[in-house]
Amino acid sequence: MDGARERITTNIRKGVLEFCVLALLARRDMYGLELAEWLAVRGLTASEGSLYPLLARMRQAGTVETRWVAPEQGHARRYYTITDQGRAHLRLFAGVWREIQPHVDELMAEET
Amino acid sequence: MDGARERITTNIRKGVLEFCVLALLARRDMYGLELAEWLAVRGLTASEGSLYPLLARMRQAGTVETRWVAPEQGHARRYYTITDQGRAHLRLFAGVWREIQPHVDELMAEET
DNA sequence: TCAGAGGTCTTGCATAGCAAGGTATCTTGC
DNA sequence: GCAAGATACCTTGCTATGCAAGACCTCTGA
Repeated sequence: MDGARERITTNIRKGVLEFCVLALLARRDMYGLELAEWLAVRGLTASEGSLYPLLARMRQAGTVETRWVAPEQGHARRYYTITDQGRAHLRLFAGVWREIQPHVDELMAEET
Repeated sequence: MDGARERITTNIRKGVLEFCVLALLARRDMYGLELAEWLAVRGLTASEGSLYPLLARMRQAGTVETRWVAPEQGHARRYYTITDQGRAHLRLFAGVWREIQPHVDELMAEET
């Protein structure tokens, strides 16, 4: 009974996290911790422990590319850019989401 | 590149399947294959291979109860009933969904 | 010099969907 | 009667992936 809410949240995130990252990168390039903060604020991820392995998988899959940027002050950052393949993947994702989400919403509508 | 759509679908389902089953049982009692068909038609599950283990887990967790029903004609069926605990779990689920879903929809809205 | 913040990444674990296959019973057609 | 197929239940083994915890490195400021 303890961590029921956490378990639920974790499982929902499992389905949407990669999509959210791609959608964010479609807006503009971002670096790791920047993504992590944006997502954490909205309850879409819990820690960097999920994000960095995901980003590594995406790089390997070719949906994102990266470059190192050393600012005048502060730490060097690895910036992520979405690729054409990433955009195609995002469209695929959006299609599936549009198929499933209405059914879930309909079932949930009966909940107070 | 091949099964990308399947992978996406699978991961989304992972988050919502249990919730959908609970919501269906909140409407009325159903038996295994009946649930499986309802869900498969709407793309919410792929086969009984996900449903039966899930139902067993739910029974063990106390969110559903079951009884055997032998109809005049045809096969004996195990009917599932949602419990008070299951209803509480469903409300929890609906709460998390309402937190996360708008953020995903917002990100997806920018997709054509 | 040393603490802390800002960065990146790894290890090990637990969860859960799925394909494939297994079993048993009921009905239908010959 | 008996074989075939539909109906119904469930299990095994694989794989993917979020997460907690922790490691490491650099920069800044007291």
